[in-house]
Amino acid sequence: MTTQQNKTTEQAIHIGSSCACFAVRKMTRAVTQLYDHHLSEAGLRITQFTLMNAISGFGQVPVYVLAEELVMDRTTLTRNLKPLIKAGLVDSIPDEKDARVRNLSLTPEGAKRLRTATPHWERAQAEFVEKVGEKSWAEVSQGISLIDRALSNGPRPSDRLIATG
Amino acid sequence: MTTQQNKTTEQAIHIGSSCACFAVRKMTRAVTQLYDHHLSEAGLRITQFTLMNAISGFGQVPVYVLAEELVMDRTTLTRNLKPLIKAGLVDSIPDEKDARVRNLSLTPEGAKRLRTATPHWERAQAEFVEKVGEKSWAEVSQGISLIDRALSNGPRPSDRLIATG
DNA sequence: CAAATATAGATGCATATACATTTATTTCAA
DNA sequence: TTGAAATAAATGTATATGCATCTATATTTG
Repeated sequence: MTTQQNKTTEQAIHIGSSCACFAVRKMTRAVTQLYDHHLSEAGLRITQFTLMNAISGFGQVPVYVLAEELVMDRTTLTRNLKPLIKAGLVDSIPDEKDARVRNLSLTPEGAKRLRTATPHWERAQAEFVEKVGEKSWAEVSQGISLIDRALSNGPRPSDRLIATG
Repeated sequence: MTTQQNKTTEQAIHIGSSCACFAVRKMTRAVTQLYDHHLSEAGLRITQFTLMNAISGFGQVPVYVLAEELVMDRTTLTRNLKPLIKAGLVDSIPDEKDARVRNLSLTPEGAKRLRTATPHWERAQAEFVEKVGEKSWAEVSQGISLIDRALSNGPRPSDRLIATG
């Protein structure tokens, strides 16, 4: 049994160091914390900043479109929106044409908060790029795009826009 | 105000496509789903598989050591262990020397489940590497290691081991 | 047009994540 | 040796994530 036990242990260690999912999750924890620490000064998390920034970019956008754009489960998006709506930063208004749809937009207070938070995001991004190195990040960033394309089941809306242009 | 509005919108779009944290979080969602879909056949999630695999590698390990090893907040680890302990896959035994410490180990059932799940992990990993490309993943993997080192506040235990050898 | 199907959003459930704090214990220093 | 400081784990609180399912509405089909 000793041999069997040793083999199992070695296999375990091997998986730990090679598992792609563990690697990306671990990295994401570290990156998220860096951004969250900066944005906490503005009372937002990076996930919330991302959401508000995307909504701001659209001006007005249905939940399902935003979910597609962010490659996020619709139900996840619904939940993530809840604290922002409750805090009065985001409005969720029923669509006039389609009663199933709700359109999201920033409230004036939401737009203000986004402006206040942006310098903190910039500092987080700057610290990240400074620590990792601009060149290294550019390479990893390309790799991430590649992974996104490899794992998605078809072109995203944004990709279509680019492909069309 | 129209000019101001347009400027804000363009800035919003720019942040969305360049934010390192959004990029890594989006990728992690996709990768996690791939692994989770495979491992669901064994009744585990990739996070649980990772935990059990690490515990198996140690044989017996205190919570705080495992947290360091996985670069995970101790409280996060405590919570993630709860369903595994409840399911009888992991044992949490008080240390004999230090009453504050709890040592984790796989139960026989846990070891069995880990063995059952491993082929599913292998299929997930194989599908990932096949889709992304072995060479591309090797490059991204190096980049991830680089980011880990850049964001950590010092060498991890495993790094020390390698550096010593 | 009415029934079947599809879509948008919300909810129930379960887990993942981390900060602030609490509790128990150990270590260290006066 | 005792009292302060440090450490390990757990808990309170809040958000992040996604599957299965439900409800309401819209679209398609017979």
